[in-house]
Amino acid sequence: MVRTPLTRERVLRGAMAVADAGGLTGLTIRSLAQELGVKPMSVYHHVANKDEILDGIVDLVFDEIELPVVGGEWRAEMRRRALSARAALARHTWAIGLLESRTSPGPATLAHHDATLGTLRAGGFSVELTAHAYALLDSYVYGFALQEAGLPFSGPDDVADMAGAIVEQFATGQYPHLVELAAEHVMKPGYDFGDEFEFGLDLILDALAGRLTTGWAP
Amino acid sequence: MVRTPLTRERVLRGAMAVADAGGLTGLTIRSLAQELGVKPMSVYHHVANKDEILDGIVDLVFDEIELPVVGGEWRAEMRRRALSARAALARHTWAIGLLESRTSPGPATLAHHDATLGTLRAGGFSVELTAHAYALLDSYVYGFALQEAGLPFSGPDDVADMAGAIVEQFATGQYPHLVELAAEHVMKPGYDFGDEFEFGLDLILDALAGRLTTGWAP
DNA sequence: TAACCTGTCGTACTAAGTACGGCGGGACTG
DNA sequence: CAGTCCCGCCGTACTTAGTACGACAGGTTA
Repeated sequence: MVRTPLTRERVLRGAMAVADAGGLTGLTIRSLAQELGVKPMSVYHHVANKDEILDGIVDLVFDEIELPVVGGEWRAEMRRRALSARAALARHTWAIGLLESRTSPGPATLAHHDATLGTLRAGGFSVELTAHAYALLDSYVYGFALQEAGLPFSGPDDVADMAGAIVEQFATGQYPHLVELAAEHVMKPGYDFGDEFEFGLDLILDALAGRLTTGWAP
Repeated sequence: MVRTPLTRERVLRGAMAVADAGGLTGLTIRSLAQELGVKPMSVYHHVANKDEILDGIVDLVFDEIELPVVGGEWRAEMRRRALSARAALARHTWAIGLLESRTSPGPATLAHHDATLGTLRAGGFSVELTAHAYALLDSYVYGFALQEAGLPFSGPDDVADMAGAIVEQFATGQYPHLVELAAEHVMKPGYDFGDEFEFGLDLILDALAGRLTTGWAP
């Protein structure tokens, strides 16, 4: 087997692949080394430690998110960015938990933030409203991804099963509203939690547009 | 020393205290045992394993969130709940990362969800709109807490320092909009990222009220 | 050819989760 | 009141994971 020489790039790509396959707990130096066809200590010639790997793969995830076009129509750009971000975080759910603990953003992360801010500014948002809008949009995207990742199911089929279990388990009336939601909404054929995303996103974008045109001031 | 007998309750409270003090990585069976004045293996007579501890302390966090009053004015109740939830997650930032991986909700978590759903339903929301509103509100709260936890600073003072560092480091123009935001907004005296929370929250609540009164339909 | 550098690896130490079995003191029985 | 028993605590030790340290090989340069 011809062995491509190890590089920082290959280490990070490999780490991402291992995390995608086995989650964060499945990502160990040893499992990563195996993935790369190498012995554990070889990895350390390309990254300082595991933390650097974690920082690196978070940045790889940001690299997968479509950059908004500064100067484009802000609403469409923000919508596209949000959908892309949610998709990336859904592909790499392990990244969500890392967002909390990683405090040194990589170049892709910084570029992403910069393009987003720039798009809002070019769209007519004041500096202050830009800050508000950005915090709001990112909170929604991250939070939605977090909820999606935490759900004990992953597709429309599992959802119905889970909802059925809830209905049965709590039929006694301990959690009536939870049961109602499960029985009358979630178990309906075709329900997909992921569809909730666009409702909230459009609601937020509509409301931001309102704040923008009315020249909202603090 | 009179030693209160160990109980599951004391184990979980102790685990929460250790996590508050040293983060998730600081919470080990050994550190927990020391906190409790006990040897490591004693802990295992009250919980099956560490995962059960993690599930347990997440539920303790939910227990700290004020329950909305079913039948109360939905907007005020949702607002109070959101502020309370954000405060709880800010006190226990380690809980945010756990939300993603813990899939077995405890009683406090279930009660919390049920009361929230009930408040919306009693406030006139259809089952479907309730689902949308709930996903939206929770996403925002969790996401905001996630962002807050990920910030490399924790108070208004640190923020200005950090913003100053950004301005200096990227003065070359690589990330112009990031620099602009830092220089013209974040570094202003009195800025506190936490204040962004209420802007987004009220925007969302306003927009939900609009969807409610116009009898929004899918 | 000899010195050297770069990337790989073997070994081993430390920290952490936890299985297994011992043990002591209070409770319960006769 | 004594014997029995069980519950909760602990000592020991095995496993997995991060990573420090130094050896070694193969190509490169002087």
